[in-house]
Amino acid sequence: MARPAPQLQPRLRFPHAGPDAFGPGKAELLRHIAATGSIRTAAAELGMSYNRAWQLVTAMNALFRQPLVAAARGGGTGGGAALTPLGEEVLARYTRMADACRAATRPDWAALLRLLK
Amino acid sequence: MARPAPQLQPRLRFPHAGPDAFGPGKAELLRHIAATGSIRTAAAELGMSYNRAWQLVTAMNALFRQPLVAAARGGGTGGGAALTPLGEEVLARYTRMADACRAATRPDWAALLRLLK
DNA sequence: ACGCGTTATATTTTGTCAAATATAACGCTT
DNA sequence: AAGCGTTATATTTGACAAAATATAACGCGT
Repeated sequence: MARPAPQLQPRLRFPHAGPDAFGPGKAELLRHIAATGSIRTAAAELGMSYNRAWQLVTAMNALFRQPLVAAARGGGTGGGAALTPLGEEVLARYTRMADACRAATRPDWAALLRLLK
Repeated sequence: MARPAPQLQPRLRFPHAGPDAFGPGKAELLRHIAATGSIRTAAAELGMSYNRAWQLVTAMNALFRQPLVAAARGGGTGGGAALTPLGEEVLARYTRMADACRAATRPDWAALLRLLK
């Protein structure tokens, strides 16, 4: 997995659900699934095991009212996966939130970076 | 530990340093140290062990150019701890960043909440 | 000198989580 | 019906993190 740039990475925390309900890792996975049409290929691109990716997908699907990822097995291509409309919406909103958050905190963030060892 | 309110909790991630360089937990610890003048008392109020609190303080102190917490042992009161000027600054900036981030992401955040199971 | 409450640190134990491994199920193509 | 690449799931193993426990060090009071 490539080193993330040193930037603010907001993580969504919900009252129930674990402390890592949704964050940059899951968002990135969604992006790669949308781009590749395959959980396995997306996982490979991110340098993570298929098992782990599938666990993340399952966790996300269980967290919302409807699944974010629709997967099919078998068929000519062996199967595949794609984002549901809800999945697209969640990803879009999270991406916009992350951008807005970074923009709103830029000055303090830059100041903090200078205080680091 | 008390259940956190369902709100966005930005966490600062730096290139080196672990994935949890600084976040809501450490900020809250700083606040309680500043308020009580004692690592031990602060830890007790947060329902965490002194050991864990001390680990967090050490990690924070090592992350920045100068310590965020200055602690003294012995003396009439047994000892104590307080925030350094740098500690006050870091806490103030983080608090402001968290507020700004929440304000900037409010609409999408509210929309996402409605999509939860 | 002793006690007190705190900070500081090491050691052991426990629990949890990630990784690895293995196998099954699926449905289209040939 | 056999093969393929994918999704789906269980099981085991190992690594790491958290917790618990224990002890030391400190410096000012009494």
